[in-house]
Amino acid sequence: MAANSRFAVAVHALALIAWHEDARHSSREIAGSVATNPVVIRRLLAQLAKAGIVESAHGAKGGFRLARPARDIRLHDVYAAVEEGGFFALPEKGNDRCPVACRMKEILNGVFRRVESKVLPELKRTTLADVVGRLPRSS
Amino acid sequence: MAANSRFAVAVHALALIAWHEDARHSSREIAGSVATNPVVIRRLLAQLAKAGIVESAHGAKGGFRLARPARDIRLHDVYAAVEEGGFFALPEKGNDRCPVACRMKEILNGVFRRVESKVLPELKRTTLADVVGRLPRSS
DNA sequence: CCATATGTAACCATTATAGTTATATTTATG
DNA sequence: CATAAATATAACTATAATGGTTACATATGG
Repeated sequence: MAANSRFAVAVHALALIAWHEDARHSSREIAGSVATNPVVIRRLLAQLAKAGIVESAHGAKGGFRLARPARDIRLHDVYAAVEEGGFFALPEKGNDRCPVACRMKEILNGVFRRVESKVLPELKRTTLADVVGRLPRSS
Repeated sequence: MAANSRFAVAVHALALIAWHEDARHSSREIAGSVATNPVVIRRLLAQLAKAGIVESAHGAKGGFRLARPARDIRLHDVYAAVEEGGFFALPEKGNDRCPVACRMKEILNGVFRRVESKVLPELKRTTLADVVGRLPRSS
């Protein structure tokens, strides 16, 4: 699969779980929809569980379900849970003896902060319920 | 260096060029400031040249300079020139026989489009001149 | 002619991610 | 209690993107 589809896969998995909010869903079932391996799903959902977005249960009839209503799960929560850094990479080295390089890190940080300040509200405004609302009825 | 610092390095290189807008700048000089290899700079600036942002000259006294004033180079132009895709990865496969998977691509596309519609104006508003304006005077 | 550039191909190293296999553990149920 | 079904997780491989390096063809000013 393409690199860095973690956020997309996480939303897909959560949408599938929320689609039948009552039942538990196994990693095998979710992997079947996403077309990947169950371990990949478990790894991803482990991060979402750590963030309090889903709950898991061992054993027969186990699986995953939402830890709270879909209406209360913002895409921003999901993004923060599965993607480490921001939208841009900063980690420039730079030559400390160059007056331009010395300031670039700070300048770029400012640019990136301003961009993210536009992105985050949009991801906070959209919830998992909004996503599920665009799916066909679940039966 | 960190993965995907292309945009940051491109802005750094352009700022250095714009700092002394009159002279040409060699990939060796720019690489010295960014702390990387000249070939990496030439590869990146080749993309910016293709986008009409810089011009290059072969031979002695050759090197790079801006193709137009820094005021007219928007960070969005730079981003578009050096970063292929958008901010998120989409390319999910998905099981075609799952009604959720079938809709996810379209739904995620909508989410991503809305997020980008917030980001792009910010990157269009900021120019290379704004970046250079935060550097110390060039002599 | 020669020093100094870019343009680019070719290759290696590194890193991140996905995919896979295997195993320990947990749990519902007959 | 035995069994089937599930998560948790470690360990490994595969793949892809990126950066770094070397090498060489080409162009140009002096």
